[in-house]
Amino acid sequence: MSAIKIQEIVWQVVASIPVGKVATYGQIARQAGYPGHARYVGTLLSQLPEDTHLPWHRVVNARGEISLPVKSHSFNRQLARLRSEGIEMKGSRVSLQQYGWKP
DNA sequence: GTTGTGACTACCA
DNA sequence: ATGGTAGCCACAA
Repeated sequence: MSAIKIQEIVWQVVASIPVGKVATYGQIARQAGYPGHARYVGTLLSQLPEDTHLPWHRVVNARGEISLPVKSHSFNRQLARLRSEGIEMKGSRVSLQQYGWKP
């Protein structure tokens, strides 16, 4: 039996990303045990409340970019948080070296 | 049951 | 590098 839902596992994996590191949607899905569900990870993050404590800002797409409209409020907030955590950015893109995240 | 949507990804020109 | 396309799959109507 599996009372646990995908959504809860995804939340747990996102929460496990250490400060100063980032993970991709695909990595999150894979780590959660649901490869191929990258889109759903994005969907879940889009539905998080504003006051969540989940480090959703540490999730970027496979190119290392922030997957949000550049002009949006969320985009600016994610960029600011990544910088404040010491992530090196090239515009809206994360330097590829900070991908080494392992659970 | 079918259809449309999306904070994705890999592949190809 | 850049842009388009096809595959992907949970979810809501």
